[in-house]
Amino acid sequence: MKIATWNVNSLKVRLPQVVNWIGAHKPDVLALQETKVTDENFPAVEINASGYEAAFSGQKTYNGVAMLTTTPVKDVDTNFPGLVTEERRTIAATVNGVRIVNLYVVNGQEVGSEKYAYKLKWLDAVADYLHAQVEKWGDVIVVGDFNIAPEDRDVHDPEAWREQILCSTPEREALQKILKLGFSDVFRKFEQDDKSFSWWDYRAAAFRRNMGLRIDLVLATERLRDVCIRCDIDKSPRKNERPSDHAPVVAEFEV
DNA sequence: ATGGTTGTTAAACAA
Repeated sequence: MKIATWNVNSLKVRLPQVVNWIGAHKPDVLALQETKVTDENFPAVEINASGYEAAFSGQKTYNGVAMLTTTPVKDVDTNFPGLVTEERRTIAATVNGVRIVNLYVVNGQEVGSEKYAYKLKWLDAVADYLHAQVEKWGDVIVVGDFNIAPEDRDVHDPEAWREQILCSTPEREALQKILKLGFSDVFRKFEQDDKSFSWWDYRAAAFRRNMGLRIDLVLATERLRDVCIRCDIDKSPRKNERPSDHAPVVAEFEV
């Protein structure tokens, strides 16, 4: 089972790239973030024409998440307890018997800001939800744009980013709290190139200079971690014309 | 370089 996650930064703009990518890579599940499209305007026809079904939770202008799958989803959650908000940042579903949670974590803007405090509170509520999901389903995969670089090796210039947004200790501790529920960052199960990143700012030719962060993650509970046979970042879509600022992350599980 | 770019939506906000 191949599961991918990709922050597309507008599904409307990126739809041709998404269709092309699923045609080439044929994931069983593609989790999307920042679709920025209402459910009414979701491009289901084009997705279906590619052989995929779609479950989605969107809004106008901001946020929006979706799961594209080759088989029907069951038990879809879009409103997590403790996260009662208009923001469409979460969707969970069961695919082929595997529970998958897709997150678009709050960015937080700047350490110390109101949005930063909200990010930490939001992550706490997500941890509670994930704890309940593990209790309920046993094995769980969590994917998404975490907007947190877990460690310094996930940052192109750790000193420049020291205690900055996406890298601060409280954010990393919030991620650790989630990992302690029994999750592993499956990317680190495998040997990886140094300076492997999943997001590069549009500005300052950051991609060309590989000035990136690894903030898009695939987490799995122990049994699923054990059957994970690869996890890679596909940098190629970041080279497209009008690219998303994020690259897809792909993990394959023998289930 | 206290900058730079992209997306949405109509001058500013979010990332």
